[in-house]
Amino acid sequence: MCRFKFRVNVLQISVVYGLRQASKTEKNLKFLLQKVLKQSDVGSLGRIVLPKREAETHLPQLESRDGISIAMEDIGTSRVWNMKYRFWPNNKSKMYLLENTGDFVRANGLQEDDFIVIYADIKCGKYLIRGVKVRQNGPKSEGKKPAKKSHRDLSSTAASISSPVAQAVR
DNA sequence: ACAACATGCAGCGGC
DNA sequence: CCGCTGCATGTTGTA
Repeated sequence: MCRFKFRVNVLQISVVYGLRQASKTEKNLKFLLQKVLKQSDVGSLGRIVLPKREAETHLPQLESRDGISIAMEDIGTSRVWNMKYRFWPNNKSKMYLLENTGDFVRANGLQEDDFIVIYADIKCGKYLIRGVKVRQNGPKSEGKKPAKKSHRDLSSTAASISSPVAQAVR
């Protein structure tokens, strides 16, 4: 039961944002996971490494390393990308990844240090993905969220939303 | 010491 | 020959 660590950071603000938006549209979005993108995630490989624990907890169980195909609706553009969720064997463990992410990354102009958030639409049983840019000094600040790369200095704020998943699930 | 993960890179297939 | 696929290896953070 101690499997949940309180990995609190500012990026979770996006969860609240997502839920508000969900209320407005009467769609129920459940936060699944997020990933700060590395160079290898936004490069030409077109694949994004997903955090293991969150993936195993919130995404479908994978029977084989070939994984499954997942339709991901881009929250920003409403476009739907057909991605693949799979894993690789790695040491005695597994590495989880999302493939065919190249178009999504390019369409959103995502770069290193930007991040993605993945939600599940409870109502439709769909998956949704959102790319969030974190430009602090880009040519044009296109950041959708004012979230900056802070450390863990929002403990008090975070405390009030300490369990976004629990809130999302009700 | 161990687990997660960012990236290197070999092998293979398409051009 | 070049790019992609799939794993291996090095690095970094956690216990």
